[in-house]
Amino acid sequence: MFKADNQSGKEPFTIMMPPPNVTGALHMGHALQGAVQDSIIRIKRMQGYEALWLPGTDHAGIATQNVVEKNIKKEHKLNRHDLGREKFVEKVWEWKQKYGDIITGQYKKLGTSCDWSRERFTMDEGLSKAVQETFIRLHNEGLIYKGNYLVNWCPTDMTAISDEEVDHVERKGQLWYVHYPLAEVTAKKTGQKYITIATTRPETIPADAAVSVNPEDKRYTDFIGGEVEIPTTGRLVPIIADEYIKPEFGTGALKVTPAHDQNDFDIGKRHNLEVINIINKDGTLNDSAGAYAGMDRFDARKKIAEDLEEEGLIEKVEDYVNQVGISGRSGTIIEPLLSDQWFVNMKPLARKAMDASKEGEFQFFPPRWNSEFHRWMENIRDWVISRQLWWGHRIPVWYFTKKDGTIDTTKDYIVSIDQPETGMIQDPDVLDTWFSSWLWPFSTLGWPDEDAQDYQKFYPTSVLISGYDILFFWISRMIMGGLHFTDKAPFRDIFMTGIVKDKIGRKMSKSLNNGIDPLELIDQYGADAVRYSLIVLCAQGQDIKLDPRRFEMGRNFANKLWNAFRLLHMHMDENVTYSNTLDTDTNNLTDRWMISRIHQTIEAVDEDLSRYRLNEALMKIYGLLWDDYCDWYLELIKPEYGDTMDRETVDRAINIYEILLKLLHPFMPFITEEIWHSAREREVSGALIKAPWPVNKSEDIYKEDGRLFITIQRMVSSIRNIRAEMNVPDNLEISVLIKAKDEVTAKALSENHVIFKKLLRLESFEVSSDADRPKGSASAVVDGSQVFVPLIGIIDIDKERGRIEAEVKRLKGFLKSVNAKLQNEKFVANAPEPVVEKEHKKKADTEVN
RNA sequence: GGGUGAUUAGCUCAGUUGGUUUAGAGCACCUGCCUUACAAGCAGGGGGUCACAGGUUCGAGUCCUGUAUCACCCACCA
Repeated sequence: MFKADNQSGKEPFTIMMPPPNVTGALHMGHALQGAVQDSIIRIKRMQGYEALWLPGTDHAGIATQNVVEKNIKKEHKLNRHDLGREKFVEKVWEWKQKYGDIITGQYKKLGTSCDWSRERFTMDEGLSKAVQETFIRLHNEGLIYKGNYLVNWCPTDMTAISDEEVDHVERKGQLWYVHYPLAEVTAKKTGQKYITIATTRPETIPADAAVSVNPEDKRYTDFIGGEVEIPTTGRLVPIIADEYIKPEFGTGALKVTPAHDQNDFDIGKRHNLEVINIINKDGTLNDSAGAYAGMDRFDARKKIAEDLEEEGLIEKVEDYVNQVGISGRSGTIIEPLLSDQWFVNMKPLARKAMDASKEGEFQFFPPRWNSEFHRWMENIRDWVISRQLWWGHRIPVWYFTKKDGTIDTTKDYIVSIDQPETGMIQDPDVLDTWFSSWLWPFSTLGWPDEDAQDYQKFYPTSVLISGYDILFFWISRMIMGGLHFTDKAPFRDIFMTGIVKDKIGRKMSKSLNNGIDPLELIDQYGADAVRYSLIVLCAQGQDIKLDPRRFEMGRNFANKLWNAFRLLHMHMDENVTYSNTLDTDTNNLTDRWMISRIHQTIEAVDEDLSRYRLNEALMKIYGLLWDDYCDWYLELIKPEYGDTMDRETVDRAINIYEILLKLLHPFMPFITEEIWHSAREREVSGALIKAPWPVNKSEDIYKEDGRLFITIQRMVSSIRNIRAEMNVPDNLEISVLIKAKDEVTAKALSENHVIFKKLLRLESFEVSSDADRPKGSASAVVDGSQVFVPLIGIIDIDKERGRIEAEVKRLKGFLKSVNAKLQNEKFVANAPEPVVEKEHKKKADTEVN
């Protein structure tokens, strides 16, 4: 049904679904973005584009590996090492086959019209080929390199992670002030016995390579060049000067630990310091930590602090709150650890992205993200792409081995997809998940085969819809990757949605247990209602604080839509073939008004949609259906008690209704399609999903009639108001006399007296341009005309006086502001003509008495 | 430390390049209605000095500056 044709002559419109993790279940963010994407793709399909919405899933390296590992531990009491790499990866694939469809199945419940025949997975054959190809290309271009650097190491997942995957959180800790005894010569020179440093991480003391002070710091001038003895090991290290040190912090002296801190690593490089690694990959201390070897890093912290205390080396301990990096995945505190990793040099890629952004090759909606993106590109750092995992794309790099089977480090590696020579072994690491995701917009279409028909037809894609939370992980990398590998921005527009939060504004998360399951909502309210509410709530990338009660709005609206159809259906005759197009040539004021309202709305809706203001568009359609069509149009054409609607009326009403169905279909596909087929006999090819989007053909059609009808609406409302305010009994018929502002109006109102009679319980209805106010009547002013309702014997004079006084006060205030404007010469001189004209009209309509 | 967003009715929020009545919606509230499409509804109503202080303009919820509060993002302060 939704299969896109890469051979069609239609202009393509493409959306790539951000691939959810195979491990995942549909959450509110997916539901929101799914609803938005589906609405857009359905609109484009109706507008005649060759619309492709390509779905898929992401292998999600760490996340999936963790889930499967937990699973085999629970079921078989085994860890992945017990199974071995090959067996384990097999298990993950099994798991993927078994559970990978869950989330796509959930997407289907939302009513998403993806092209499931093109569903992709980030580790399927084609995408793997693209990944290997890009690795090799980047390597050949010198943009991928291997290096031994400090990386963010997660001791739980036992892998390096990228800077973007590290979250910074405030943690309470302590700041220990530790005495470092001075070497004899230095002690003599300075007249001091020790130098005091402040540290939050005493467990790294055995890895200290120096103590550093600021060269400008007078307190320590004599210390520079001296030596100091490291507590716990007694090793002697130099006292150096470096401008990085801030004299005002702590004691102004810093312990330098190049192996376990990024800044210290940099200082170490500048001063050629020894790098002493004392922490293992699992977070325990190694043999270089001496007596503390084998202890966990946090136990060691405690123990070393105690030992220092015992030795009398602690001057004081302060409570201290600092930022620590934790793994976004496991929550474990990150350990900066020295290791061999693969990196991508991002600066050249970012350069291209910034240039393309300046050229306007792609646009963010809302636009503020353009500058956010730019800022990010300017500060880009190299990307650690290797992960010490088993689940993912293997790195296409091969090493020569020595006789014992270990890597021969004296020989260079070879970059290749297949084993270049027998005996060579492949790099054990896999690539970061995002290294496949960043190719998603084109790898899914057959790239690197640039002649692939899908790639030719559907690339570059039209719009990307995503939450801003993955702007830096994914979106910016897709832009860089797209520009680098295909020379094109992978999408023209980027619509950033907000993040769905809970009722009180917290992110939905498993740990808080504040998530709302979209499937439960769908069961409770229906998919259309959920979609409706999500889209109405989704305003211009603003976060959504979600109260489940908001879905009642959608449910009630779907209900209204259904009930409106029931009314028409009651009056439809099975034996009659109704026309299939709306004949706009009509003399009936109500029809003319409704037609003009529809065209106004279509115009406004198209405008809103072109800027991704789906919420505005949908609210306008809501008002059109509920307020205009149901509350006025249907009420007016509805026949009296036992009567039936004449054929012509039904014909027109059903045709108007079907325009509303078309406008609503992209947002509420289920109910609209169902009613569409209940309304008439239709072929499958005549499904609403394939119907053409309504076109706003005639600007300002029946504009004057529309205005007249609105005046009548106001008159009806003010008469109803009088009835209510004056407590006129419901069954009492009243008379209405209208003193129209001029002859033309009088004639027009008089011609449409049936509208008044239909909507008001009237005994008599009179209009003239020169009537007198009847005695004992309530009155109202509407658009320059006066409405009188004689209520002798019923009217409460005091109440009516109060009502009128309030009204007069309101009108006078209004008139005053209008007059102020019109008497202001500058206003008349500067304001555009239509604005001044409007003020004149306001004045004319207000001044009656 | 840098940046972004938010602050509008009791609540949750819309409000487009400044100018259709003196700011809207849904929910909640008040009054009257089980009127054969719909009580998940109909009709009527109350409720806001648009966070605060200045400024620009004929005209500011909307643009500018500053302040306050909240939220988020980025950053190497031991």
